[in-house]
Amino acid sequence: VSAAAERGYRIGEVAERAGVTTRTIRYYEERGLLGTADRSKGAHRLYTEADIGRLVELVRLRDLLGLSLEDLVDFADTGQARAALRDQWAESASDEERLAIVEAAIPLVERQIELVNARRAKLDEFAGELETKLATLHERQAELGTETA
Amino acid sequence: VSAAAERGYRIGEVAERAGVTTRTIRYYEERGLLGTADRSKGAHRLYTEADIGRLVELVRLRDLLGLSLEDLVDFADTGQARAALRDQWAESASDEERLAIVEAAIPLVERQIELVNARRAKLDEFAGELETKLATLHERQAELGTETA
DNA sequence: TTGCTCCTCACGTCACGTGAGGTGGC
DNA sequence: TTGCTCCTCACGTCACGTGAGGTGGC
Repeated sequence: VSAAAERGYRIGEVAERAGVTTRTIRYYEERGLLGTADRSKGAHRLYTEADIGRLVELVRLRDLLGLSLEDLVDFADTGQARAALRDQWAESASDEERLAIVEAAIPLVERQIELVNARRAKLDEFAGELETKLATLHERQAELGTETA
Repeated sequence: VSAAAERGYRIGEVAERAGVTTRTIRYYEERGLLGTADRSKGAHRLYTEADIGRLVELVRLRDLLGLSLEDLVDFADTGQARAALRDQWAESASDEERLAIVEAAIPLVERQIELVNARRAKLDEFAGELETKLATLHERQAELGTETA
């Protein structure tokens, strides 16, 4: 962790690490998905490791599950809960507060798992059909090849 | 197969069966992904079963793999080759032509399989991480629960 | 003939992309 | 001080959504 990291990551580095553009980050902030990054007005945005983790998670849900930004807002609560978990775990929270955070996060993670599994089932089905198609094509190739050869 | 099916399917039925809107179908036609449906100018579009199969395939590639319409154009050749396969197999083609169609389709199907498998690998990884997260949350819940109970 | 579905513009929207012109930080 | 990266508009684009007003087919 460099001295720069101590002050926070700049938007360009965050974008690169998350595999998005700076425009995307600013747009997500605009839409309330990332929260206003730490900064004095008009100055450069600065991000923490937790912010990056949150963004990476959003991008994954977007790309792998095809969720809209509106959909992501729902799951953003998970990220927020877990960001709070990471950031404030050792700090101000009481055990009751910590338990509440954990118990709020569990059903959201479970929902994510269900969505991912539904996607996997569809992809498995698609993969199976493609393999069948390929086998059929190879059969026909063999038939025609022997006839014309 | 009804009498209506003999004359061809209308755009509304095609849209419903493919899980898209009529606007999407017209837009794909506009962008050259579906070919101009059989019809006299300005009249109603009519589609065949092969047209529907092709559209369903495009929608799947779009939704499950997140491909842009520009990406889909590349794979559209696959669909065209296989549509030709289905439509013209018993008709005018010679064995040489049939073999050429089959051998052109094979590498495209193989590319689709690769893309689907890459997606599956990413989803599997994501699923694994989510399960780990859930397990961690359950552990913390147990720790905090016993302390506060 | 009456509905229902279809037709073609054409403007709106979502999720950014892409400069234009200007300012901040190592 | 010089670059490089950042900043805020603001218009453009992709993939459609959504009416407006009109016509075709069972």
